[in-house]
Amino acid sequence: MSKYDNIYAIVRQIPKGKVATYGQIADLAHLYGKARLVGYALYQVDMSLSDIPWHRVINAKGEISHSMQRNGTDYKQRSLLEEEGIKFNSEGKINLRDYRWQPEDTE
DNA sequence: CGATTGACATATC
DNA sequence: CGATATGCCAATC
Repeated sequence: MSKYDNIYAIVRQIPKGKVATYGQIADLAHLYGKARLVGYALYQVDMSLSDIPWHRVINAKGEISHSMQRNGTDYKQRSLLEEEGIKFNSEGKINLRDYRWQPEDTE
């Protein structure tokens, strides 16, 4: 079992049509303040597995993080999210206010 | 093994 | 709001 296993588990638990931020995942994975690890973990998962809805994980700005390494795969993420029913505003950002995943549904 | 970088976040200016 | 700075940790060079 790897340290990232909990991260994978959490990401997998994100319901369809919802999104979570790296900070949120990090928090749930007991890695508060280490959001970078979440992104790093997902980065590898994407390369290795395909069972993780990595596309439902975005940054705190409600935007999709770009990366030269992905070299264009970022648009694919947006397409997947749109298929989930998530809408983007004019700036290509997501309304975290409505789409933000609430694990405990307590808010 | 030291240095650099990277899907981030939060605070400050 | 954007640019800059710092923390945090792992992988890659």
